[in-house]
Amino acid sequence: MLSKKTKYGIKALSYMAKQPEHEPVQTSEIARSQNISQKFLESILLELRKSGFLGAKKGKGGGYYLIKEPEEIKMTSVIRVLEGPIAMVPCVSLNYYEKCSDCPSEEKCSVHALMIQVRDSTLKILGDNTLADLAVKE
Amino acid sequence: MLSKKTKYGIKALSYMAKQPEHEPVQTSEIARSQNISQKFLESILLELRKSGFLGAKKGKGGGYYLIKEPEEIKMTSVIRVLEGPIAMVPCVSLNYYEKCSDCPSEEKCSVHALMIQVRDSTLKILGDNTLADLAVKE
DNA sequence: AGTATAACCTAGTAACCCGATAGGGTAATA
DNA sequence: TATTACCCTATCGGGTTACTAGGTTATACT
Repeated sequence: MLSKKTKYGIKALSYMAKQPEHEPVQTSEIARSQNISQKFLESILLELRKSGFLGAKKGKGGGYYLIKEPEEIKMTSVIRVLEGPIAMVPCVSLNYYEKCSDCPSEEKCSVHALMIQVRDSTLKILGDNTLADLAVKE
Repeated sequence: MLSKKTKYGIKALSYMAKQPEHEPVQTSEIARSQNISQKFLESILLELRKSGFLGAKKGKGGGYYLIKEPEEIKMTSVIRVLEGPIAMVPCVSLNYYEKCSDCPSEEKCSVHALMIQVRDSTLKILGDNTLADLAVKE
């Protein structure tokens, strides 16, 4: 299940991608238009800035803005930052791998093989979609 | 993320699928061989029995056994029972649908469209795999 | 200079879920 | 009749989630 945090983050990024000329957008404006708690959104956008997706400008007329072009932002990278692993099981995660405490052998694990298939198909979808693909919606 | 419950459940089902002639297997045996807490496993197998996947036989030589053929058990149905929704967001779930409290329109939601794609690709994988496919492992 | 604006930072919290454990009850079999 | 193994309830620590409160710092406008 996708957390609200990730969901809100994607929606906010998508909103910003629609702004002409990378103009800064205030947290309050995004919160209002997307029905998100402003304080909660603040912490999410801050995290996205620290991860290199957004730039910020303080003071009047300030706000957050996209640093890169929407076409260059894959959904895999966004989700990995906000949500963490994409895989359904740590033992098949590429970026957050962790060995199972049970399971003597991964090759012989029935769950393992299945979840690799799921991971790959999900990765394909999220890797093919960029922020630009999402932002056409509205 | 897949819960341990689901993971253990699948492993247990997979173990039972390998038994010749649908013979009953004791909870203790599965727990031992798969490194699962026996009491925890008990509750999982109980749930699987109530959902119609397993039958149970009490007394000496008893245990749990598969009711249907492994080829007939799709992984979608197993996961839906143990884990719940397969979709990453309730608003794209087929079996556990729930409207988002934010989001005035689903058609216009950027997350919605993306998650439908993810759901469909996952559903394809999990629908094509049956318990028989998993049980060849080991 | 002064004030409004908006990002930034630090905490904290209520609610919830997960994995596991404990302890016993009940039904079927040898 | 004793044993085996399923069945049920209850609880509990630990962790995460979603969200709130309140203050600080940087920028812009007058």
